Amino acid sequence: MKAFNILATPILRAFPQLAPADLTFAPPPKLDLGDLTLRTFDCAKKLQVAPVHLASAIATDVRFGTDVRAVTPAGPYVNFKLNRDVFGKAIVSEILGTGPHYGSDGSGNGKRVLLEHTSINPNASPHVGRARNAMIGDGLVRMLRFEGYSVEVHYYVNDMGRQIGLLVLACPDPTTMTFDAMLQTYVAANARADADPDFAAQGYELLAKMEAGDAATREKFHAVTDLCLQGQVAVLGRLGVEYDIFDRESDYLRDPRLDEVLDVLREKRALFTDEEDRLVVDLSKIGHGPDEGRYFVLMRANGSSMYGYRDLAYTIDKMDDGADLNLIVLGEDHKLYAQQINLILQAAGRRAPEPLYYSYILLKEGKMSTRQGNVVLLSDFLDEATARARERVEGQCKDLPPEERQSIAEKVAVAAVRFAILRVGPNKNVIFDWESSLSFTGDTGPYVQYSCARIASILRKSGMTPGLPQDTFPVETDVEWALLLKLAALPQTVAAAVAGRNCAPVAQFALDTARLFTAFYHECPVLQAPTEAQRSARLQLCDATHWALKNALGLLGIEALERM
RNA sequence: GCGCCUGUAGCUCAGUUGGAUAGAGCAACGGCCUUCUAAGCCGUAGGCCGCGCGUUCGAAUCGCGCCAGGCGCGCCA
Repeated sequence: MKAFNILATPILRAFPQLAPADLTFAPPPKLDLGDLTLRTFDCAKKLQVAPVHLASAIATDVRFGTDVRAVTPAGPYVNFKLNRDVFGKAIVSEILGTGPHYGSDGSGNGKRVLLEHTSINPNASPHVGRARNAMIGDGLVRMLRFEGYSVEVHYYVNDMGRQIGLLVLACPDPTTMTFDAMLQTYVAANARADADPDFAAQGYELLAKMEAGDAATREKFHAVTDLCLQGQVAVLGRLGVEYDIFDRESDYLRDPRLDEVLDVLREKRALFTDEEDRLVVDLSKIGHGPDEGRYFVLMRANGSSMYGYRDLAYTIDKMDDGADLNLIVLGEDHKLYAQQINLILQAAGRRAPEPLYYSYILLKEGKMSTRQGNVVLLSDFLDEATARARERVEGQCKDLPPEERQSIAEKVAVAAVRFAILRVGPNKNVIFDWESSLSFTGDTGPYVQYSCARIASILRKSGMTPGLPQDTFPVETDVEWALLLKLAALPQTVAAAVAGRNCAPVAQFALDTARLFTAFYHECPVLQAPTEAQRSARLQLCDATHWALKNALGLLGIEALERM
């Protein structure tokens, strides 16, 4: 935030060894200590002096301009009393000047990213647990694009394998199937395979025929998996999740680049055919320590390939794309698997994508399992959430046409799910609970949207023409100042979120900002402000808050609403 | 058994990467709509930061050891 250069510049002049990034300004714990705090720990480490000494040195030796009213050392901290009007105007000017880009540091300019996420089996309607992958991946895509990266989103279509074989077997005529009926078919097929070995064996046969390239079988596989994929993408689309490229697993059955990797494994005596005629990698020969997960099976005895075999070819293909960043979002159950893939590729001098893991969404009864049919479907959840939101919208937006009310309700529902998921750290288990997931009050996406709607309402009624602050910018109250400081923190929040590959800080920012705005809203009249200068400054502050919230919500895939 | 992740208010989660008196929401209790949207606000109450030992000026945060939960560990993907 350039506004703080008024403080940073004289400090950097006095201590030339320091870089701008070393100076971390933060709100003080209480505003009566000062308007802004500098924490000297990082600087002190770099200068090899005690933080307490550095703090007092800054306070006594550095000469700041007249807009810095007081500089008080407090142990390792330096507290500044500022001309809030000047700093406030600088903060708001920067936000309104950058508008839709406010918060971005452009660090991704000119860089390419290949990101794979979701990639669920094309077998049935997705449940909310699977959707966590899509929401995390999509949030990351939005953050990276916001920072200037050119991102290509890939979806790996697992159109092969045992589960799909069984599903195809259970769908005699795919053209008469509906996507909604697929879940029951899938559950039934799995149950039958567990009980009936002949049926399971037929599944493997079908799979072998598919892999051998039998045209009719291939067509049938594609008919079933296309139907599923379209249904899944439609449901995920309701969340606002989109993909650039769909890669079919069945296109990666043969690849000379994989053969080269296998040659290297053979040279290292890490590849062998076991006593039951399977093709297996012994990872202990290429650096895998523990006994667990030592063996990695590539081929079944009948010569059909395992998932890992095809995925190796796919991973090689993705990495050869040469993107600056190659990311993949995976469930925590894939941790060992991803390490194994990484080891194999490393042994051949290749690299694997950077994995981002997330933990499962659990039901009170335990893990969700599509196979067993104990799931909360994403579409059911969105339907229910939309219905609840519509009740509120019907009551509050009577003047709007029905289509618009429906559209608002859908956006509130999306905000509720996406916010609830993205606000918690990815490696935490989440216990799904209908009641709390459908709540629109408190720390929720709809609460943030509501603050946006209130701002939009004020701006509508003001008749203000958007523009930068021209003359005086009075900041009269502590709430206004606290809100300004929070708004100023968006760029560093986004940068930290991107570096940590985690949307949660952005969600927290949106919540903090919405709460601070609401405090301001209750305490400070805008349209009826005491003076014209205050009315103008507060309107600009509303506008700036609006941009910060819109941008933060946008990174989470949530739309800020004008009315709700 | 081994490996990775998690443990913070009754419940769900934050906690600026080791820094000032650990913060929100839900649930509970008491207030606030003639006033820019009450999906809101104010107040009260609620804490052995899983347990123990260490590292240091200083630990919810780092290390070791336990305890509890999640995930994984050869022909699923």
